[in-house]
Amino acid sequence: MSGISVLLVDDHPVVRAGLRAMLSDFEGIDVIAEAADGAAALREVDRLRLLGEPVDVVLMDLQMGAGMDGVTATGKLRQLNAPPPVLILTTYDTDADILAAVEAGASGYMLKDAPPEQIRQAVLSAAAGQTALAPEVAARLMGRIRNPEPALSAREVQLLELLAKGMTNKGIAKQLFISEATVKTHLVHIYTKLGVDNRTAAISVATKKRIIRSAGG
Amino acid sequence: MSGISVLLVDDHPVVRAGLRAMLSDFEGIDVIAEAADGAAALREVDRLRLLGEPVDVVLMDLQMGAGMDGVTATGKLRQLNAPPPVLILTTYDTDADILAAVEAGASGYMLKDAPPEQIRQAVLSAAAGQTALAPEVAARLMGRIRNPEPALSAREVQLLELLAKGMTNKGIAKQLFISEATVKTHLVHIYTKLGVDNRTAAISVATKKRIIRSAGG
DNA sequence: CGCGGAGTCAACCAAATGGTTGAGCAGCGA
DNA sequence: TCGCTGCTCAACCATTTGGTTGACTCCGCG
Repeated sequence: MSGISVLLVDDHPVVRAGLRAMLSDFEGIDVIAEAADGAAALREVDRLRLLGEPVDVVLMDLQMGAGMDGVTATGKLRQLNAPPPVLILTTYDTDADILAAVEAGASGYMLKDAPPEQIRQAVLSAAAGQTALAPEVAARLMGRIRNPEPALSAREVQLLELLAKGMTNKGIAKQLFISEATVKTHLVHIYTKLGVDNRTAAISVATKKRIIRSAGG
Repeated sequence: MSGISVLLVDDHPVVRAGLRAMLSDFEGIDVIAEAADGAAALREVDRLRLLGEPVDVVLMDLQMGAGMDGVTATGKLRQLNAPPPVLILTTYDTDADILAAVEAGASGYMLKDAPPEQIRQAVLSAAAGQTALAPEVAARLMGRIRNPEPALSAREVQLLELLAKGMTNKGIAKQLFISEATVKTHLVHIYTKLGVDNRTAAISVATKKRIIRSAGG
């Protein structure tokens, strides 16, 4: 009752158990429920509200094997009224992941290899309505702002991701509900910003700069 | 003393805590040490032997952020005399990962999203000197034997690597001292074997199958 | 020795991609 | 309100890539 109530969302039982064990060591933080994917998370938030035990913070993974992914779930959660803050806890710190999460309305972004104390602080911040970024993530965002060179727009990063999956211009156009012409326009901008002149080189540079994740993960 | 002594090797504190919590629920299994990467694992095994508390089973992740990766560590462990069985516990079940682990001498391969009971059984099997494969992994191996994929030749892999760097056919031709025509011939073979029809998709698939390393490394 | 696979190359055509110019629209901050 | 930026689209052309066919060499294996 007195503590911050947390809902864990991760498809790995091992990770859920780890977070539960880790957070249970801290005063004032109570893990009151778990969910294995985004859809289950939405159900849990709903169920707990009806029980009069609303969730204070949702701790959410991004990559969710089979079910609804973390970004989608975050977006849907934020559409509730008085939505709980969503703290992303994931493995990767690429621009694509970070931007997508922030855009969806996440109030924090932490990495799984973070020390327990850092995760605790992030949960407290989120519960207090503040944002909490892992130092690595914060550094990336700062660099993004400071750096006059790259600064790809969110839309461009989105295209880059589809590019890296091996999709053709036509496929990308269809997927994003825009014309091939627009896809080409975006690509030209991407090439210019990355200093390359074809799609494979763009993928290579973007992967190296951790703007996107490689296919392997 | 009565239980099976386990060494956890994983670079994520969260996962180590989860495994520790999960395994501590089981009778007869004792987590006696942890390591954050392969090199630390080797040191731990050594140290515990000197203390007269040898490790019965090593529970090892494959992807280890910075330090020595799991395959390498497994190989080195197997070179000890009376080596402890190594049970791989990882996120991905790609052919390349599985084959590399088995080749390195792992005595089991489990996935992190496995239910606790399955992990327990695997630890017991490994301790008893038997092999333990997750059902998904076993299925993959069976399928592979029944339906072997055409292997890429060394030359084709070499091309693939240059492809992934973003080079054009002309550039690749120059680099390898062959004609563009030859490059195209190789590419067609690569596409056929990978089941794709353009270079970016080839890179995507090859990265996913770990035939090549992604640019990010 | 002959067979087959791997690697090399050429010629040709279809399709995708790259590059350029120009332009309309929405949102945002000065 | 104006100007800027980002997103959208079109038309056009050059270049690259994809796909096919056929052919030559080298090399290991039965």
